[in-house]
Amino acid sequence: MPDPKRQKGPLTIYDVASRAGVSIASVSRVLNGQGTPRAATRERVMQAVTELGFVRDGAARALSNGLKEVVGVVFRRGDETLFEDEDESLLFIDVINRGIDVAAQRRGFDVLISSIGYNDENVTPRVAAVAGKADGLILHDRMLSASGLNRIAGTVPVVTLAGTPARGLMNVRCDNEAGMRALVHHLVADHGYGTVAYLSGRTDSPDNRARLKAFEAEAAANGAEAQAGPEWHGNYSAAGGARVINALLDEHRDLPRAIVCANDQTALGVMHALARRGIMVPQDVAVTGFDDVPVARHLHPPLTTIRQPMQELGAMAFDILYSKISTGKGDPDVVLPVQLIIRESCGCTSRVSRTTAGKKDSPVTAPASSDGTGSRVFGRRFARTRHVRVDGT
Amino acid sequence: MPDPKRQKGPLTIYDVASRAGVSIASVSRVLNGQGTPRAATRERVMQAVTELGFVRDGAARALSNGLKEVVGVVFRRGDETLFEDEDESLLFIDVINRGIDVAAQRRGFDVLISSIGYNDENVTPRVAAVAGKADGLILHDRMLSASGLNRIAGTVPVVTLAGTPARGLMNVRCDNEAGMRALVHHLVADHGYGTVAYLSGRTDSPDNRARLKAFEAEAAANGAEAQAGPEWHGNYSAAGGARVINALLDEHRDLPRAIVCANDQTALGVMHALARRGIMVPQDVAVTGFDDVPVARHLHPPLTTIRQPMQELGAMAFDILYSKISTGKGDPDVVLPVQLIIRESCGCTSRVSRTTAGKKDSPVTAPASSDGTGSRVFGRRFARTRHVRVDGT
DNA sequence: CGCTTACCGGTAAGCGCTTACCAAAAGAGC
DNA sequence: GCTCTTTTGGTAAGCGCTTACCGGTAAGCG
Repeated sequence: MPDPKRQKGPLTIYDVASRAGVSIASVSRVLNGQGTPRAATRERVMQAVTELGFVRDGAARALSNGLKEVVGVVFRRGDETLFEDEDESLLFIDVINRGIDVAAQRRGFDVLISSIGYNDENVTPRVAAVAGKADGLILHDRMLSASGLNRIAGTVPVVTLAGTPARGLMNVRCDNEAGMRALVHHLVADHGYGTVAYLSGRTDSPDNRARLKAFEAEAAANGAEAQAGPEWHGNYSAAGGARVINALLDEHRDLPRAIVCANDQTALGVMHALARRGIMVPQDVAVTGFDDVPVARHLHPPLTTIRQPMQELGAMAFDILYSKISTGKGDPDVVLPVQLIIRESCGCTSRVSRTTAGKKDSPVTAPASSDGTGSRVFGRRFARTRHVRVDGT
Repeated sequence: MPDPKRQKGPLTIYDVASRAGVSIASVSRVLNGQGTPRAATRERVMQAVTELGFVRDGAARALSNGLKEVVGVVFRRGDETLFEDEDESLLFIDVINRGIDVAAQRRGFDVLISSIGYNDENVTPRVAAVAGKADGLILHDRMLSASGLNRIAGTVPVVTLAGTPARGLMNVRCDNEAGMRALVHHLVADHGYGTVAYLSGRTDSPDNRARLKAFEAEAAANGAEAQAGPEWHGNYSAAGGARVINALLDEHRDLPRAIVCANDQTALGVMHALARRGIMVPQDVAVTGFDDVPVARHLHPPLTTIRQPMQELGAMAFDILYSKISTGKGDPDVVLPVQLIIRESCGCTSRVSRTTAGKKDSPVTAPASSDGTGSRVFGRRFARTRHVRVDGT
């Protein structure tokens, strides 16, 4: 309970010191655990702190210590239709951010979030403003041009997510290639589907390019016909997926036997559009996703997809950033393994017991791709081989 | 591109000044738009800034200005099983945070996020740490005891979300009462269901209590049998909803004609559990949600629910906080109106055209409850009367 | 060319905290 | 009671930036 008769201005350690009858040096020592203050001194300081409701000013601490204990995270918002249903895409980013946050907590850091609209022009100043308030930066997706990136990276350490490794920066990504290969292999080799299409994400996204490349390579390797022309260009959103399907059907085009979507959001829109037209999944067309967002398992049919360790991605990004901040060294290129999650939308039958909540979802580890770049693969906990696990729901 | 031959330490305005051949005062004037620097001066300063890749230190600015341009947001994470599928609940909070972020951007503020685990003990110090790094705080849910809240509120302005208004604090919430009334009225009066149950959220949540109370009142007012005993206690999660249904069915209990869930997550789990047991929604049992999370429309059947203007909730929270920070005055109790979204899970038939993406979802404005507390209702944009709107997907 | 009006440079104080320093005081041990 | 060891108080500098002040210099004008 704050003392009613306290002065007007904000509290400082001087107020605490005089209240406790000690010097500011002692207050600081107690608060920072430096030196070995006597128990009695500590007591009096702590009591004064609680009585006054004192909170140290972070800016002053940061200035004095040269450490803000803040990491900045910058990403792009869906689009500029601010308050419309902007449903899409936010799941993915938020899960990663949650991972960053959890890892940051462990080090006493907090996370400074800043989103930027897709049509926003002055990106660099905005990122710079965040950089000035943080000890390091984590950048989602492609936020900046290479030159803008370099400018910022000269100021604070920067980790990019799902980008391409660049000199002077650090990057964390998931093993898109291995995941896509495992997925296509399952569809073509296991199910025997002869035609597969890739419904793309935004075409300028590095993730999308990597997935497309692996898709085509694996389809070719297994002798399946691969479709991925401009008519299959989505944008990572459910609306984009639905639009592609509706356009194809409106033109009375034959659909391929399986549609590999660039992400789960897209698959969601695709399945919705197909259902409206009375096309059965997976009987008529199989559909797969990529990401394994939480709702993927709740769709009908439950979505076969690639699970990316999104929380771990965020946590790893923070950890290497922290390492860079505190020691000056940080791993410049980390690749995390992904997992094939077989549910029902690919054509597999459910292993769900009908009477009790129980076994479901078959995770299959995608073998890490050796891409010859010397990237390291972390996270053995994701390296489980084909077995059944208990589902949380 | 950073100059290679720059000194070791971080750049300061002194470096910029000497590079541009002007004084630090001029640099500061240019950077802050104070005074009226000559065009030539501005040019040279800006050029030096970009050449050097200079970024002003936020901590020093904050210390000098007494303004950090940061708002803190604190909330609780699902639970401490950090890297397990923590699916649930994160949607809701993240949408609100997005609203905060968007509103903050408009004022040049950034958002400092800090989550706290449910089993975390020392909450107050954690919140205090965030408070020290921010100009104001937005607290989700019930984060602190009244005394802890007061202690923090003595330091920085605080806005609580969906809590109960308290003196000295500001609060923003949605009109739970009106929403629940509209929902129950629709089920009982429009559909004629004689038995309805309320599958609760966490029982200590103010939102949950408000919804329960309105549920019982409206059911009674319309002569329906209301069930809401301990066997109907959920916890806002899909798993919780499924657990309740499974337990009831395992005991061979008759289900009510309609199940009103405390939130969409719960409804999701309920529908999933019912589907497993072969119970048809809405033919056998109607199910409704609360929140209108993005995926609600993609469920089968699409979920009838109450839309809370979650982004606006966040934006409003920021706006009153900003007002308090900058002017010292802020509205202490804001109530936002909600909207009944009729889809199919209540038993209504879809108005969806089968051949084109198009009209869907009937929003019906819930009349704002006059609760006699003098609270004001904002947001006329939600006050649309019954009509059909185009769905985004 | 002399005058008024910009604008600018240099300087200094101060934001709240940390930390080093040293002298002074309090405790411990005999 | 007298050393010998902690622990403390007072002081000061400094983190990087903003801003006020004011004498000086450059531009604008008649």
